[in-house]
Amino acid sequence: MIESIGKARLSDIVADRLKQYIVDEGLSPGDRLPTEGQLAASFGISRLSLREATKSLGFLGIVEARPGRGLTVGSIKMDRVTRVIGFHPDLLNADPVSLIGTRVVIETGVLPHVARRMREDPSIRERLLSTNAELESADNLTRFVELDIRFHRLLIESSGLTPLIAFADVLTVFFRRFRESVKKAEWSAGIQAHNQIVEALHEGRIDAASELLRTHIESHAKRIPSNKADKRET
Amino acid sequence: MIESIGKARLSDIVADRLKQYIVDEGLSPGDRLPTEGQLAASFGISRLSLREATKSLGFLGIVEARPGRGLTVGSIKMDRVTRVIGFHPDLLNADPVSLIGTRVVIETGVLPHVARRMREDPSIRERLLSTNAELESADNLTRFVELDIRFHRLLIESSGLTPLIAFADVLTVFFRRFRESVKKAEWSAGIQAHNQIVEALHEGRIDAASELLRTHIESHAKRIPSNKADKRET
DNA sequence: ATTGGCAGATTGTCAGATAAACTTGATTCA
DNA sequence: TGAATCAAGTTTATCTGACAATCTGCCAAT
Repeated sequence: MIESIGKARLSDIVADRLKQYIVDEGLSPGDRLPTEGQLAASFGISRLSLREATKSLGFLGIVEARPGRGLTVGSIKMDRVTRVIGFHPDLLNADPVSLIGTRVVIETGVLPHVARRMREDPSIRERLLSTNAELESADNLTRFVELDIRFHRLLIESSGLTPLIAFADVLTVFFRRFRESVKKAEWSAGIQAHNQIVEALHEGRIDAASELLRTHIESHAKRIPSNKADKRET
Repeated sequence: MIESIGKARLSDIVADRLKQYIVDEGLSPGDRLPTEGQLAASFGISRLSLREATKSLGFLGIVEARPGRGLTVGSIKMDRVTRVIGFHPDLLNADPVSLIGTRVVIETGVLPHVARRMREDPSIRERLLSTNAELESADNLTRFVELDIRFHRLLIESSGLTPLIAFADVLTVFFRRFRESVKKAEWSAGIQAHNQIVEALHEGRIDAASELLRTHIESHAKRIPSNKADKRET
C-alpha cells in the first residue's frame, strides 16, 4: 500500500505503454518497433527516459535493442525469467539445508527421465563419463568446481526437462561456496560417486542412482559450520 | 543463441552485479543500498547507465528507489512478472511436456518432506484442506485458478524447501494457460485429487501420494491440442 | 513535546555529445 | 553478371553536465 501512494515513474508508465503497443499491434518476436528517437518524440520525453523503459522490458527479453538496427520485439525464454528469480526472497533467504534439499529434489527427480533417454541415446552416458574423466585430471579447485557444475548440469540437461536446467543454474550461484569448500582429499570420493551414479542409471537401477546422488549432494552438509544437518527419514 | 553473440550491455552486467551484492551482503527487503552516485563510482560508469540497471530491477520490484532517501532492496513481485510477460506469444509456445514434467519432479519431490513436517505440525494438513474447501466453493474460473495455485504453492511451502517456492512461482507464470483451460466439469476431479493427496500424506503413504499427484498434474496433458503426451515408463 | 522551516542529500529527468554497431547503396573486381 | 568491398547514414550505447522534485535531519519557535 505504501507503493500505491508513490508517484508513477515515467519509465514504468512508458514500459506499460510499450507493452500495450506490442499487444495492440499484434506484434510477434522479431517484429520492428519504432526507434528510440521516434518513441521518445511520441511520448514527449527524453530519449534517456525512454531507454529506462526499454531497458526494463529488455531485462525480461520482451524488447531487444541492437545498434544500427533498432528495437524489436523479443522472445521470452524460461532461463531469462529464471535469472530474475535469483532475487526471490525465498532464494535469497534460503538456508544451506534448503539448498541441499532442493538440489536433491531436482537432481534425483530427473533420474527416471535420464535413464529412459540414456537407453535411447547412448551418447548421454559417454558425455557424462567424459566429463567425469576430465574431473579426474582437474588440478586446481576452480577447475574442479567448474567441471563438477558441468557434470551435474549435464545430468539435468539429459532429462530433457529444460526448465530444471535454468533452475539448477540459479542454484549454482547460491551453492558455489559449498562447492568451493570441498577439500582436495574429497575430490576422488565425489568423482567415484559420479561414476557410480552413471553406471546405476545405465543399468536401470534408478533407486540406487537416486540414493547415491542424494548421498553425494548431502555430503556438503558435513561441511556446514554450526549447522545441524536435517536427517532424512524414510 | 543470437543472444550470446551480442555484447553484454553495461546495464545487464550491473544488474547481475547488484544481485550478487545483495546476496553477498545478505540483504533483505528494506535494507539500504549504496546511492546511485556511489554505485556508479564503484562500477566506474555514468550514473545514467547505472540507472538503466536499477530501473530494470525496479520494474520488477527487486530494487526500490525514493528521491531523497536512495535505493533499498525490494522483493520481486511475481504478479508483476506475470502481468508483464503474460501477453507474450512465447508463453503459448512453452513446451507443455517440459512444464508438466518439471512440475511433477518438483511437487512429487517435496512430498517426503511435507509428510514428515505434517507429522510435526498438524496445521499443515489443516491449511491444505482449508484451501481445498475454498476450492469447492469457487464459482468462477479466475477464483478456481487462484486457489489451485495457492494449494500447490502451499504444498511446496510445507516442505520447507524455500528455493522450490521461487521456482514454482516461475512455473506458475508459464503454466497459467493450462490451468485456465480446465473445464468446470473437471474441477471436482481436481479437488478430489487434492483431498486424496493430503490424506495419503497424512497416512504416510508417500508413494501413493506421489502417484496421485503425478496423475493430477499430468491430467493437463489431455487438454493440450496437437501434443503427444510423453508416456512415463516405470 | 510538537510543528514548521531550511539546508543538504538523493533520485528523476533533461539537453547535448561522441563511440560503436548495423544497414543500405554504390563501386569495383573476377 | 554476381560477389565482395567500402562509404555514408542510421540507430543504439554511454557519457558529461545540469536542473527539478522529494526526502531526511537539524534547529528554532510555540
